[in-house]
Amino acid sequence: MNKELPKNYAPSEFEDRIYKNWCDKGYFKPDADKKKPAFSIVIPPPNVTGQLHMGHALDETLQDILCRYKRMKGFSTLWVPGTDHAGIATQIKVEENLRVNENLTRYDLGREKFLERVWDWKNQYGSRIINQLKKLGASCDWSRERFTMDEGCSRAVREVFVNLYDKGLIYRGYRIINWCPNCRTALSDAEVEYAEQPGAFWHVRYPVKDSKDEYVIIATTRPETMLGDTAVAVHPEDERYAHLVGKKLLLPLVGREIPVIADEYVERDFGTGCVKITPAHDPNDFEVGKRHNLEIIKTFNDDATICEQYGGKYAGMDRFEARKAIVADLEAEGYLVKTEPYSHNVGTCYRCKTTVEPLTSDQWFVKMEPLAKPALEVVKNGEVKFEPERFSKTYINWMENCHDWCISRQLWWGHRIPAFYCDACGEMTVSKTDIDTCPKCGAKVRQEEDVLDTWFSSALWPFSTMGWPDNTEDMQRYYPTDVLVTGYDIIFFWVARMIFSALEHTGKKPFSTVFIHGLVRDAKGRKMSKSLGNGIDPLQMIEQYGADALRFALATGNAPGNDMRFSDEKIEAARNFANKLWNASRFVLMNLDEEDRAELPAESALTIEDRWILTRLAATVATVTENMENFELGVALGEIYNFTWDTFCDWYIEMAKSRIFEKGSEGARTAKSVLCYVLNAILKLLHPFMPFITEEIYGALPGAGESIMISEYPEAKSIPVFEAAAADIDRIITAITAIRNRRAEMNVPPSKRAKLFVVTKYESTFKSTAKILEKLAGVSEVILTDSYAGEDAVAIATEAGNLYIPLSDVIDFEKEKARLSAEIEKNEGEILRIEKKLSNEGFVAKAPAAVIEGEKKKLEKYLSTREALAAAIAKLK
RNA sequence: GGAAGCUUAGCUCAGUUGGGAGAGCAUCUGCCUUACAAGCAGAGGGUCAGGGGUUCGAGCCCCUUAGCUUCCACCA
Repeated sequence: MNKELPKNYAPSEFEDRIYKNWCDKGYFKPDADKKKPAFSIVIPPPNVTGQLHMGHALDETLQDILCRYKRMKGFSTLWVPGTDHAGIATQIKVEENLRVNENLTRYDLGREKFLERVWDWKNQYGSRIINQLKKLGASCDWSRERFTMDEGCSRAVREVFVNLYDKGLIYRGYRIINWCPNCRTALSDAEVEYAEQPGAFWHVRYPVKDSKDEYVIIATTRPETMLGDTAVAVHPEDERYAHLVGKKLLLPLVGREIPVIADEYVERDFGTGCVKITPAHDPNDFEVGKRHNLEIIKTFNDDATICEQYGGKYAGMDRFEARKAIVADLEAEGYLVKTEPYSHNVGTCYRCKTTVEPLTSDQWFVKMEPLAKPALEVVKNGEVKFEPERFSKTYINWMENCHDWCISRQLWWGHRIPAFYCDACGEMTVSKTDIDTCPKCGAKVRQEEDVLDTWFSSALWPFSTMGWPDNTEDMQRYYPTDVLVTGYDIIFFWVARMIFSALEHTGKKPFSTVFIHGLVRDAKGRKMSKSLGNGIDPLQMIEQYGADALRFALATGNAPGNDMRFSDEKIEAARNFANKLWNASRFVLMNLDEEDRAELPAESALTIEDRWILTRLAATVATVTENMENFELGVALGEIYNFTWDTFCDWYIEMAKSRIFEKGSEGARTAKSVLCYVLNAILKLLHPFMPFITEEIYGALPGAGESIMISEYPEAKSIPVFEAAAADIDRIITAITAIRNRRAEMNVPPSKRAKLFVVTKYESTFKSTAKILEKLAGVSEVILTDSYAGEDAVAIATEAGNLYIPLSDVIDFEKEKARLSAEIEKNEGEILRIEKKLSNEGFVAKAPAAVIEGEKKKLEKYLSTREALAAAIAKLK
């Protein structure tokens, strides 16, 4: 006997076992066969100490679908897994842990000891998210697992840093940057998030020096920065203040003299038309300051308290305390003119949400302009394609407007910048390897304290994981990679930086396609977040419904690039589908005898319904394949779902029953073979989406290979197609549906039977179909006829006896005629359009011959279709 | 200020060169019919946000109005 499936679909019973088997067999490793085309993806590395959330689950599911599909399609497929050291995020976590458990700060431990702790932490939690990925079914090549701070990646980072430095594309400078006072580090522009916050607009009087009662009024949202004011600016053409330009003002509370300057930056109509200039703490003011050679007075410490040197009585206060105190003093001393409520955008740290403080500081930068140019080019010319296409606009817009990238972070966890300072001679050396002594004077050197932005190493991921800078086999075979799958939220952080880094260092694009997906939101459409407590744990979903159901729920029902809502209903529907497939397979398997095979029987043995299901299967395979190639994964899955549930389960299996139950007959053998064949194809189509259940069922099918993972994807071409027979069954289905409706309307009990007249050319193969109809439509007698003429009728048995329904109710002649006429009309429209096109001299002159040939062929097709339709209408009469 | 997206059934959403308005869930009606009640067979329910245009034909293309969402920039 054949293997039987357990009665209940219980994914937890087999998912782990199957996954382990895949690993043991080495299926996740790319096929070494050099003749096979290559396909590769690198995983967006999750934070090494993170936990799997729905966003990851979606991202990894999509990648796994692509990889499994390509693998079955005969590609030597490599999916490189790995994790990111996630500088700030990880350091914050470890620091927090240190504070809670030992009441220590990282400074208490010192750099070395602290880093030991982080590594401990990484070793303790680093495999957690990897194991969670495995639960999901991810078919990554785990033997190639990487970490952004492992030896190879670190080497790539140094190589890149030194290369860029040598080319003058990395520089160190005293600039205004975004500073997070909580993380105590600089941030790049991309790492600052803006949020509207209520605030106030304070109007403050700045007296003119050597004048009794002349003054200007400036309006500010940040009075605490006035300690660092070094000028007040007005617009050069503002007549109100023209006479003051060049004069001095007395800075209230401080008493320092500051000049009035004229600069185009000032908007005359905004506020009072006078702006206080604080070059140390505002990006625009910094630029103004540069133009006017203003002094930069930095009044904040690293933790955003007021500094000793310029703070006066406010020294040591937190910036918000200081704001209150300064406003109070301004008011007390009569400088405050008025206070207006005002709402404005405030920048916050993307990691800790603390309000970012712009301040001047010595930092390292990457010069963007020369890097951006080629990176724009490859997207504009289509070498790198975004999917959906609209995201290329997002990318281009950012790339065209980005500022230099601040890459230094005042953290300890990360790639330490490979710059070495010699205090003896003042020389700075940038080196790929650690050095102890100054190459110039031989004195001891000290390494730069700062580390690199996490995204600096992530930017190299597609090639650092392949072994770059060495020209490894992986580099040759799998680089550039094919697809990058990620959310639209990190296009700037990551995608953009990978593209320009790859072009600069490898001379090649990092990937051909960027496949963008949206965010997974909760059932109410809110972002899932820890603070809201509305996160849905994918692992719990896997436990409850199975990984396949989770994957199905994530892959279906959403247009690419759009956000999706995740709800219980969605995953339940997915689980129900798995259950349906499970039961259908169970039915097929429980009726099989040992000699049954999944090979198709001879064509002559196929009945009309066999021909129908095969024809439908061929169409499904074609559509699914096309959509898979176009990244329309949800559409592809929808097709498989409909085919499996509606076409296969609800109709074909029901139709096949009458034959199957005639045990041992030729018809039964044929039916079972076709059932197996179609089920086999369904499993393969579905495998990329639902790998576990398909593997489990596949293993029970007769003649199955050792794993569905290494089986061949179905080819539409190899499935026989019988359009005429398929059309007949479609018609019969229409009839059956109509009869069912009629019976329901008339409350006919199931025991009562009806007669049905069926029009078909396939009398001989239709004999068995008559039995189907008995069951499906309560028909007792099927009369075959070859035309619509005569007394065709459907008989419904009622209590009172047989009730005849004209066949026109089932196959509505008028409706049919109308449908055909509409079809003709449509055809004529197309014919008109093409004829117009072909008679257009401009078109004929310009269009390539092939295009014109194609149009002519189309025209012929439409013309012949029109004839056929006209004939069909004539037949109806 | 710039850009993108969304508006289709009660809810959540699909709808791929312009031609049939769809799915899941919910609701209602019948069914334990020997794979499946996580199921089967049916039913109801939509001026495809409003308006205009192109077309033989528009949910889809163009213009426009309104509402919502998001991203970027940022006037202190």
